[in-house]
Amino acid sequence: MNNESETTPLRLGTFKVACSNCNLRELCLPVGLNHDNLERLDTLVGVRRHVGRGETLFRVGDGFESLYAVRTGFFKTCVSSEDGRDQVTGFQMAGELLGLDGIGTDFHTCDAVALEDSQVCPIPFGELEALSREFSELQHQFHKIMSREIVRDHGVMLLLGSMRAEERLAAFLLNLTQRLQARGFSASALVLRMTREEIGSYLGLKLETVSRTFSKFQDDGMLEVRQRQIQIVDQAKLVGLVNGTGC
Amino acid sequence: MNNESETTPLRLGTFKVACSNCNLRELCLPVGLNHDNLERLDTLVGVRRHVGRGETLFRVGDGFESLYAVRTGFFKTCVSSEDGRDQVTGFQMAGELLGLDGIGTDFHTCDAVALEDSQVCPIPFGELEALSREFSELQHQFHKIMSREIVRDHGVMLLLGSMRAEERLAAFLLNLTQRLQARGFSASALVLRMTREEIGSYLGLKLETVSRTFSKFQDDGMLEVRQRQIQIVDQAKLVGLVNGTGC
DNA sequence: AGCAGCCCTTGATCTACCTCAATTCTGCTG
DNA sequence: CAGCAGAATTGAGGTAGATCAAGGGCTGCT
Repeated sequence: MNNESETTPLRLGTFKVACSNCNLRELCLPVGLNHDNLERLDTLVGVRRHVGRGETLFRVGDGFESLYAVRTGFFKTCVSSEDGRDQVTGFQMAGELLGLDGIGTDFHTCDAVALEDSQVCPIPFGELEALSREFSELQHQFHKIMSREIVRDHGVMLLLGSMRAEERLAAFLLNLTQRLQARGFSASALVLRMTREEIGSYLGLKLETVSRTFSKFQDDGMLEVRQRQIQIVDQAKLVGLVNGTGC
Repeated sequence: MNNESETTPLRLGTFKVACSNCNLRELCLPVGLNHDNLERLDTLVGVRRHVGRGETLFRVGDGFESLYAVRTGFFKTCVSSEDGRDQVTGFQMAGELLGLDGIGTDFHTCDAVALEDSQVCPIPFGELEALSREFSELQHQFHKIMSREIVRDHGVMLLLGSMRAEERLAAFLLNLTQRLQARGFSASALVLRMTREEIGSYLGLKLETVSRTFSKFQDDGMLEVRQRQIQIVDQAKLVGLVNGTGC
C-alpha cells in the first residue's frame, strides 16, 4: 500500500524515482558513477517534491538540510540586500543542483523560486557527505559540481563587470541555448521561462533595456522575438557580439 | 639535515610549518578540527611556496593539482574573456584558499597573482579528498569553504548588478576592513595592496571613477585618503551608504 | 465573451559613469 | 640624486543605460 498515491493520486511526480533509472543521470549528480554507486545514491535521494509555479523551494534564512536536484521545470535563485534591492543569481534547469549556498552557514542565503511547475529530488546533505566518504567517485563528482558553480559565478562577474548590454544579453541567450541543447532541445528555438525584469536583474540591466535590446537584435536579423518565444536566426552574429568581434 | 635550508638559506618561508602550529588555523582549512585531525592534515600540506610580488601562482589553463592556502601576503584572482577584457574576481588574504576553480575541469580557469611578496601552503587536492573521506569534520569544513565562496560570489553579483559606484566602493572597503579585523588588524586604518585599476576591475568601474569616489568620500569626511593608505573616519556613514539609508 | 492584471514595447529625457586628456605624485633604478 | 615609468588625481565632454511615461497585447478568471 502506498500512502502517497492515496493522498495525491494524480501527482505522479511525488513517486520516488531512482537516479539509476533517471534520464538526467548524465547531467546530474550521478555523472560518472558505476552501478553500485548509483544504487547507493538511490537509497539516499528522497521522494520527489512538487513545486508549483511561483512557489519557493526555500527562502533566505530557511534551515539547510538538503540539496535539490531539479528533475523537471525551471527555477531562479535570488539574493537581496538590506534595503530591498534584489538580484537574480542564476536560473536552474533539469539536472542542476539547488541549495549549495546553505552548506556554509546551515541556513539558506538565497531564495529559490519555481518559474514553472517543477519537480525536485531532495538529497539530504548529511547523508550525501556520509556516502561520499565511502565512494570517492561520488565525492569527486560533488566537488566538481561545486567548483563549476564557482567558475560559473566568475563568468557572471565578468559579464556584469565588463560587458555592455548587448553583449550581456547575447551571452545569456547563448548560455541558455547551450544548456537546453545538452538536454536534447533545439539550439535555435527557445521559450523563456522568466520575465524581462528577471532577465534584467540577472544581467544587471533594467527591464526596458532588455526589451529594447531584444528589439534591436530582431531588427538586426539575429533573432525572431515573439514575447517569450525566441528564435535564433543568426547564432554566429550573437557569438561575435560576445567575443567582441562584433564591434 | 635540511636540504631546503641549504639551497635557500634566507628564505625562511620555505620551511615546512605545520597547520597545528600555524596561527592562522582558526581562519583557514583546519577550523574546527581536533588534535588528531590536525596532525593528519599536517602530513598532507606541502612545503610552503614563496610567490614574489607580481608573480603568478597559477594561470588559466594550468593543470590543477593543489589548492593553496595563503599563509602571508595578498593575491588577486582574475578571469578574462576571449577578447582580452579581464575581470578581477577576488582578493585573497592570509588564511584564504586559492584554486577552487580548478576542481571542476582539472584546469585552472583564472589567474592568481601575488600583489605583494607572499607565501602559500600547497594542499594536494587528491590527498585532501582522501583525508576528508576519513575525517568527516575536515570534509564538512571543506564543503563549508566552497559554499561560502559561492555565497561570496553571489554578494559580488548583487554589488555589480544593482549598486552604484559609491555603494560599491563603500561595500568593498567595509568587506576589506572586516577581513583585516578578523586577522587582528585595525578596523579603521588600512593599506590597499591593489591599484585603483584593480579595484575598478573588481567593482565594475573605471579607475578614474574609483579615484573620484575616494576623493568624494574624503570630501564628505568619511575617509582620509593618502594614495593607498586609507583611514576610515566615519564607518557608520559608509555602512549607511551600503544599506541605502545614506541616500 | 469580457474584464482585470500583468507583461512587454516604445518614446522622450536625464544622469551616472565613461572617455579622453593633462598634470602631479611616488617609488625605482642606475 | 636625477630621471623615469607607473600610479593617481582632476577636468571637460560624451554616451549607454536609467528613468519616467504611455499604450498595447496576453492570460486567466468569472
